[in-house]
Amino acid sequence: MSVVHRLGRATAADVLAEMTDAPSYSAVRAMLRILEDKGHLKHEQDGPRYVYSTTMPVERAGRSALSDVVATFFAGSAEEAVATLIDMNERKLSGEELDRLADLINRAREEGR
Amino acid sequence: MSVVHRLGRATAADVLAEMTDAPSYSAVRAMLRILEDKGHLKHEQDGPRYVYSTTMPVERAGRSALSDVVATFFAGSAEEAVATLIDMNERKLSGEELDRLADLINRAREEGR
DNA sequence: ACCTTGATGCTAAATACTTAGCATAGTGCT
DNA sequence: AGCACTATGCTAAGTATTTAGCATCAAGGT
Repeated sequence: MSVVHRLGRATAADVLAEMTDAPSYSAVRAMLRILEDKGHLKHEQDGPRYVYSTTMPVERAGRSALSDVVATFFAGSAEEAVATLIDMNERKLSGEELDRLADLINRAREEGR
Repeated sequence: MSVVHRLGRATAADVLAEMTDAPSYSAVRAMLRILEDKGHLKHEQDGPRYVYSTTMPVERAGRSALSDVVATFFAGSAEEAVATLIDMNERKLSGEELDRLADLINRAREEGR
């Protein structure tokens, strides 16, 4: 699921290639079929191959995943999670990105009044 | 794993009680044993019962989980993930929390120079 | 048209997870 | 000490996932 979300669209071979601790090609194909049976994936045909994509849009799945992570690892505190994300990425976040985030926080503060 | 991380310490019964779509009590006990075999959990005895806890500290696991979510659902952009977290929690984040986050961002900006 | 390549469909078997349920043992109450 | 309660140890069976491998078919190059 992660791989398909990450790539957006993926064949069995793509999924296999993207996995660390990859199982066999057979296992990947079987798993994709199973995930489709369960309604988490769908596929379309592209020439001879199946191209899988997720049933749930990545935005929705991302929110759901964040919500789970906050609940599981940050005792429900979104603040803690944001603080950790910023801390983890101090080196990577550009000045512009930080500006935009500062704006976002200001706007949230306005809303809260 | 999620339940044990969330609770910090948990018995088989605790885990069962916390699960939505809970499997049987037997399955939970078996799973805890398996996760311990695989090194993800450890247990100590408390009177007649086992109390499980995770092998990896919750802070480390949380960072790792955030990093996965950012890679999987936000195309590697921590900024997007932070923006989504703030958006999802606009109602819940207090003025104080937002102040602290603004500080954090300012400090990250200083560092970046 | 023919061959090669790479994909799916299928099947059968190995491995892993889930389940139920009973024997046993520790705790706490009386 | 005896009893009820709850938890683990264990085992056997059911279900699900993983695996290998072969037949078949589409695509692309010659």
